[in-house]
Amino acid sequence: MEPLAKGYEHKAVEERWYKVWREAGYFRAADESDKPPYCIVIPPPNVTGHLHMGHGLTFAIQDLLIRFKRMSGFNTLWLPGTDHAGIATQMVVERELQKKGISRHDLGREAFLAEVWKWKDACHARITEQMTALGVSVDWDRERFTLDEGLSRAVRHVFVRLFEEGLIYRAQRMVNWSPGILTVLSDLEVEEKEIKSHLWHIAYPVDGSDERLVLATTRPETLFGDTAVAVHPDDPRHQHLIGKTVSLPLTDRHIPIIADAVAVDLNFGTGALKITPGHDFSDFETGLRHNLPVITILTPDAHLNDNVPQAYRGLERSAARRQVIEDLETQGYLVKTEDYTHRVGHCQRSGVVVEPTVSLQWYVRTKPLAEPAIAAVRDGRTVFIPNAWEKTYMNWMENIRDWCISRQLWWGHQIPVWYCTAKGCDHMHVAVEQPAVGTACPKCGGTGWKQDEDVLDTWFSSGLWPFSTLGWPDQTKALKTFYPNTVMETGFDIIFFWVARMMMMGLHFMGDVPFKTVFLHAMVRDEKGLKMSKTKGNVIDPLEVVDEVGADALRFTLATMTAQGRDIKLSVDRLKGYREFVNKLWNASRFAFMNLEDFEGQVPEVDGDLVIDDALLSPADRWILTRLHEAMAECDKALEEFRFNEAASALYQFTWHRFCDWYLELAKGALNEGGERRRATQSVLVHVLDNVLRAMHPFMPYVTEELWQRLRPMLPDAPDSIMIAKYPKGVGRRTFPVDAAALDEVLEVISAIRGVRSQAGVPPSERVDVLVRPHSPEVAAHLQAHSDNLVRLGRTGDLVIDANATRPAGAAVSVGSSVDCYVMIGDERLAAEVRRLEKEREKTRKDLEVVQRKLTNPDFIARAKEEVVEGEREKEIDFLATIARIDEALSVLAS
RNA sequence: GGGCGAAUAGCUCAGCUGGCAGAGCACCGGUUUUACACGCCGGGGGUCACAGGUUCGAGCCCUGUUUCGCCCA
Repeated sequence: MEPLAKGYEHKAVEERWYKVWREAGYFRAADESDKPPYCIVIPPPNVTGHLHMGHGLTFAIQDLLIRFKRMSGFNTLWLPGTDHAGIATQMVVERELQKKGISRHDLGREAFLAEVWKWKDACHARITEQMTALGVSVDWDRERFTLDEGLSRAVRHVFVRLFEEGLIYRAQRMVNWSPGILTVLSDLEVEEKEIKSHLWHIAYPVDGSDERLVLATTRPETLFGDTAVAVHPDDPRHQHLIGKTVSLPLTDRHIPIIADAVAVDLNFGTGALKITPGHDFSDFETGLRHNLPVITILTPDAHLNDNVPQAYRGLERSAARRQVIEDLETQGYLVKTEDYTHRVGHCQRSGVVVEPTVSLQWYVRTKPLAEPAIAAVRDGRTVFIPNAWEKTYMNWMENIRDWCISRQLWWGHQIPVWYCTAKGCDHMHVAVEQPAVGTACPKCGGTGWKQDEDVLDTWFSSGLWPFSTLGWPDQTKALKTFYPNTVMETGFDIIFFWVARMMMMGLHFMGDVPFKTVFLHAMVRDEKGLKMSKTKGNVIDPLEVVDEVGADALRFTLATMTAQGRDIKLSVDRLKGYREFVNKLWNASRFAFMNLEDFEGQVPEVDGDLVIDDALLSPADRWILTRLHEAMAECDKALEEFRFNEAASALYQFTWHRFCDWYLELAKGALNEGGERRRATQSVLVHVLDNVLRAMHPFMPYVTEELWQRLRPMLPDAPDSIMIAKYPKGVGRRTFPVDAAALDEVLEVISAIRGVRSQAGVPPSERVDVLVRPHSPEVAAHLQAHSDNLVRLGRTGDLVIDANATRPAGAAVSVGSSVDCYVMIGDERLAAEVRRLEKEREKTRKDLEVVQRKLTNPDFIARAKEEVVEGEREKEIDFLATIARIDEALSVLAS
């Protein structure tokens, strides 16, 4: 076998494996299986978007779960797909066409949609490539797109059924209109932003008197749509005006002064309010209460229309505002202008200020759908992780408002409603398929039909994703096996948009929750905690990262940073740090392979345990096997509980600080011994490395596969790929806790010797003699068994272990709990030694103080748990002895 | 205005049921010891935001305060 390269080169390795895995069919799920099902449907990325770090995170976590579960014996389905993203995609394509001076209306609906499909195909190819680079083990054969024929059919079925059940209706209402993209939006697509503006005080002359009623408004330009002025019924300032009329400035209209306790806040502004039912949500409500006419004064693209005086027609709304203010001022109606900051709704996609407008739209009646969705979470049929999000979900669900689902777009699912075209007939045909030619209108007998021009909100189809992707409305085997899905893994920012709606739709149409667990990951930010954005230029592109440090390093980094409930602040330094970890793993393996060249056959394993004559297992072997299985158990448990960072950290600590720092160093001695000891050590190396690689595989699929393939010939019953090998569980494995603890003592002595050397300034190249005084015969035996390691790793000259040793002249002293070490550093270095000892004494004295404070407290003795008190007593004895020995050493040094 | 969350080393953050404050990075000193300088060895660094309370014992539980972030109106 070719020796491994000196350092890990991710590019060469990553290129190789994805294709192998995919072609071998490892990504595929079975429709039916004896294995328990485990299913995640991917949160479908916008088909026109590029993948950002948020996708990197979501895919890293999902692939981690899927690979973990696949290796743990589940029939795993990770179903990929993309979302047509109505508004976003249509905007992008329109913008592209704009560059060529073409509008979508120039092309017409059909030709425009053909353009979008072309665009979609190109983007889709790029997304696929990006996902592949990250190493995602999705079942590509089942890939879906929200506009696929099957999914479209599901959407139509859902629409028709909800309509028939009275849960979808059409109504004339105040809606959020985006003049930027010329469609209505749902409440969720409107983003409130603080805007520094003004409060204009305008005087409306009261008819039949000299009085003027002053009101305050943030939107003077909508004055042309005013149909009343409201005051508070209990306001003494205005009571006498109620029922009179005012003349509306800049117009020749007269409008009533009404009293309304709901709309008017006595303490706000002047206590008087202009009522514009055509362009304000609360005014619309007020209008309904008082039967006021609704005047629309704006065109769809927010220019003043023909319902305003001639002079103002055609002005864009902000120009109109300036003009109105100017005219009010010159004509003496403007009383004052105050600075005022208020919140204004903006279109999430186009960024323009949303225009409240009255219009006829389709709605979903949400209350009846929300109730089961609330109950399901309350009963724990669906669980949120981190749990705190449950409150957010509940709060929204309990205060849910009807959902406006029609959009004035072309790209999307056209609403399956056909209107009778006969004049004066208002019949609607609501059906999954369009009416056949010649179908007569049951109301008027006409045979002309025209489909509703609008499409449905993208989230309407996304809400069906957990079952529409599995074939619904057909009762497929896949649907039976994988619904409910096991986990929904996504960002908290789409709890309302998506999670909530999947819950409602899933419960309504499938009669069961769409998924058992919702895991919500944090937002990825830059290293300063700022949101990544193109305009800020702080975007870390996942693909560039993959190129630079490798997919494995990126994925491991993300996993270590997913502590529950916190934002992820990602920095290039972090990524590089974990690239070094990948390299460390590579080099540890490289060392192992260099020492396995003469290894023949396979390691003896039974049920995951290494089976070797115990006599051949050295204390170091027992130690590493014990720590290994502890780490495996910890990792497995953490993954089960979605504590990815803890799982990653358990593996990191074990691999670097147990296996590399200690075991490999200890193994060097044993490997050099040759014979049975060498053979046993080789077996342990293979066994540990195999476990580590398998445990690490879901985090870093590429490097682990590359290394594991080289290990595979030495493993009994190894499958063809690490992807389908068993995930190490740790529990039930054979461990040696007593031996492991004994070796920890030895390691402590090595560290003590190194510490003394380093602080006394002994260069690493200089070997110094060491005399060790063990405090017990057991410790003496352990040390004796490891004297070669003590010599090698402590870089000592002569090493003597003697229970009766006393400090020789010229020796530094390290006082430990199980041994005292005398390190022959020479007289000239003893000054440094005195300082070191004094520091150590001070530290121990402080520890002692804390312990004694507890032990002299009678309440502590009386009330604390017995084992705690006992522990403190032992510590006291220990500390006292340590101080005594340091004092002894210090007094000798002083003389 | 209502709700939620956060505050721990220079930075970014862990710290599960209360029992000796941790990691990674950064920093300082030493070092090419035959897997790795993307390395190795050693070291310094903390009023756990503040004020009370519960407890034998609080980073952790309770109350209040301050600052910051997010969501909703």
